[in-house]
Amino acid sequence: MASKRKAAGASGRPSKRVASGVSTPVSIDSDDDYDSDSVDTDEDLSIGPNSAAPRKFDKVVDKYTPSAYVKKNTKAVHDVADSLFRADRDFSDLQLKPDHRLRPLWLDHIKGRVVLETFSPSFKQAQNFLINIAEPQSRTNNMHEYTITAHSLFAAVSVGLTEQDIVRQLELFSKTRLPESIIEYVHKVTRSFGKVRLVLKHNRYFVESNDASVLQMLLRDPVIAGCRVEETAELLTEKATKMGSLVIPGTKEAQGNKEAQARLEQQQQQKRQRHDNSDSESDDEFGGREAEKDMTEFLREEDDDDDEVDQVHSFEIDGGKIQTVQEHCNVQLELPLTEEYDFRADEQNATLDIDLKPATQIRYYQEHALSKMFGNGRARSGIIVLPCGAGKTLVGITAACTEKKSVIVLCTSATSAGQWRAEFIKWSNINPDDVIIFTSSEKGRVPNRACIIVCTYSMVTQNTRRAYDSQQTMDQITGREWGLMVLDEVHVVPAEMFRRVTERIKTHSKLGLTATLLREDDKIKDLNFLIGPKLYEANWLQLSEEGHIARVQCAEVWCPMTMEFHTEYIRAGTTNKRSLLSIMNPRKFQACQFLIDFHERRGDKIIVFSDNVYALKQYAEGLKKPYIFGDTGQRERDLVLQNFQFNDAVSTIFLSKIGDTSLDLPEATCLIQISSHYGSRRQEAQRLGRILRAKRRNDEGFNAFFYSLVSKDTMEMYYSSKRQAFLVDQGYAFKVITHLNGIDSMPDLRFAQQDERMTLLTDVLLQSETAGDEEKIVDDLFSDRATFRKAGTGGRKGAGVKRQAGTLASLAGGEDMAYLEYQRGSRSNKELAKPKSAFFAKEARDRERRKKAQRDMLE
DNA sequence: TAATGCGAAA
DNA sequence: TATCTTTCGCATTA
Repeated sequence: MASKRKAAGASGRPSKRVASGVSTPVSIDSDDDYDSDSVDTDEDLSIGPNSAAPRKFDKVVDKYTPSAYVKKNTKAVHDVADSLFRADRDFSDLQLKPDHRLRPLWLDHIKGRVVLETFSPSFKQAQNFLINIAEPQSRTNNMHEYTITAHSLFAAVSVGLTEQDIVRQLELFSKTRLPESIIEYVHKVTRSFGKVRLVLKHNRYFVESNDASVLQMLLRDPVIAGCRVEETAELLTEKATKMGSLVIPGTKEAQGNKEAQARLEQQQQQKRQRHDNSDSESDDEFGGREAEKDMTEFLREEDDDDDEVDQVHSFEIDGGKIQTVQEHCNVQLELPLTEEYDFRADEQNATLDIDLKPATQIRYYQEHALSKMFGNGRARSGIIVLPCGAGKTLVGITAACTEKKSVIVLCTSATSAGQWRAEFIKWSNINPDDVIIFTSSEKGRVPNRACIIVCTYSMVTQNTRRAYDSQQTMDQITGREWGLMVLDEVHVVPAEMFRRVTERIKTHSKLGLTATLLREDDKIKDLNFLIGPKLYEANWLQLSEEGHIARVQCAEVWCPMTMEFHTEYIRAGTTNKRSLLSIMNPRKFQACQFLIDFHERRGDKIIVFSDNVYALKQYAEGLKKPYIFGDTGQRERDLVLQNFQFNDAVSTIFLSKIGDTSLDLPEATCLIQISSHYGSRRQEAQRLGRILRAKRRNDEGFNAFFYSLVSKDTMEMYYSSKRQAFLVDQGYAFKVITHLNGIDSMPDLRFAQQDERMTLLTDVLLQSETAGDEEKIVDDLFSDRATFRKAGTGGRKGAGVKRQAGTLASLAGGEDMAYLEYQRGSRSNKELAKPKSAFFAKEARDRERRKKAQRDMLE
């Protein structure tokens, strides 16, 4: 009975997206009528790699784990093509269900791979389900590919899906009968989850379980044993802290702690109010409260099942080695440690006086995300993914208001730290004195009472010697227990340095927030053990259809290379030179000019991004627009941004990658990208995020625009497609524009004449030459001064040197290639002949000129 | 308090 | 198929 209800609740929740969004309702017959004998499973469905797979931990998790096996043996055993073909053959061997056309999934039992047809009538439902239980691998136009892994199932279970839910829905969507091997795998994996917990108690970490045998087994593993704090050979055994006595929403069961109960009821009351407020217009069937109740019941039953004995067993592990233990459990043993914080029962740590302001309403998806975190009345660690502008900060703040314990917030920049503090004060009734910023420029003192600390990752992870006062503060931070750690931009955490936060700061729960759970290395999966499973991921397209973020038209503009540029591109030896040539392609410049003109007429606010600083300056100065890059002083930055925001005459600004993260940008409605960082999907998404906040987003027919300018027949084409992958996954469609109508008749079109283009080309060629020689020139010129940073590590002076290079180009006259070649050889001597003071004078003049030009534009 | 050096990230 | 430059924050120095 109960199980039926919980199944319905749990499986129903994801489909709310469908109900309120974009779907075409489709009905598929229930799978029950499939005869389990209709396919001969014995031979076809046996798991190939499994027999050879190393069995380290058979009793806890029987290794199906094709992924683990393949990972270890890929080089030796498989080649990709081979395995693809094998997979294909396997599909064809399986017998299709009669109505397979209605069902969108192909299941590959060899690798736990799932292929989803996007054109299927039940695509949406299937996708919403798959996102919960599997990791997206690739999502192209017609096919999406997912992998079912131990992590992904862990996340699914964490979020409240049961084994039955998973199997039932897989069967429902599958074109073929569900392979036994997959059923078996889901069974084994889900059954072992939640048995072992990582618990922080009185500043010490324990691995805890109700089942002593599981712990004994863990301790037989040398890695785990090595991380143990040896006090006794025995396990510690104590009375279970009454799990049942945790106050559970909607029950009268709370015993023992009246204060906790009172707190709880108050909390529930607020939750309900918020819930009613935010969800009142939509039907409530799948709402957070229902879901929460279901999950709570589900978890309680689980506990009841397991808790025959009311004893828990544990062993202590070295606090510095929790990462090792977690990683090992996750990756090698595939037995992720559960991290849940029973904050209501925690009387050790002081309560923080914080609540959302009464008028504050959170949006339904924020509620959803949080209900996954607090679903069972405890705080489970994990990651919430929301697009930029969708209110990540408020999610973090609401989490803090729910737990009401000391909070530590980590962010990437000092600016963002300030914003977090401001938001806390804006949305909650927290005493501003209790929100302390800890960055290098602002070192608040940590009080002994419960409080909120906002700091930067680098402040906490710093390894070199610290200033005296920051050491003081750090000691206070590491010396105490925190209730909640909020990790903003959590995708940075796997970085070598930043991942240390998880072992340095002792916290009972962790909430990771990000818009783009992406890295170009393969470390993103480390977040599974560093933080926890992905609890919730919003669908960008759905949020924009609902008006929470702006609708965006994306386009890739293909700009043919001019003949001369292409010739040089082919000739160029270094990738550096090549990329500069593609960026500076005159046709691209023209496209940029045209688009800016077009959108300025429409009244758009335009941001142009260029990763390459030389190109940034050339474009911006050529088009007489203000620009900001790393060297730009704070004053000038503010001036430009202010004007962009309030001055109608300034509709376009140019930004280097400074605009990706570290600038608090006013809203824009159009975005043009002329150069970017290789195939970084994160950067692409982050940039797109810059136009999602647009206030006009709810205007009838409003669209924001996102253009990527790409030079044809260059590497840019390749990178561009890579970069778009994430957004395509989110459902964005990139239009390809090969010709901009009216561009040829545009007045004042730059580089329309051959000689202009040649001048540009010589400039570019010289620039790309000097960029590489920079170090040499600098050393030659100023070997007695240590003021210049070495080239290659970049630096604030570096750009100054490049500006010098630009001057050289004009010296060269630029019309004659042969002259250029000659010039290159003799340049250093020529420069050396110049007195240094002249160089600096020139530098200063140059800077003045630039500043003045900017100011003029901003008038 | 502004400039500089350094290490790290993407 | 790996790439490399730009940027940041923190600490120190004058």
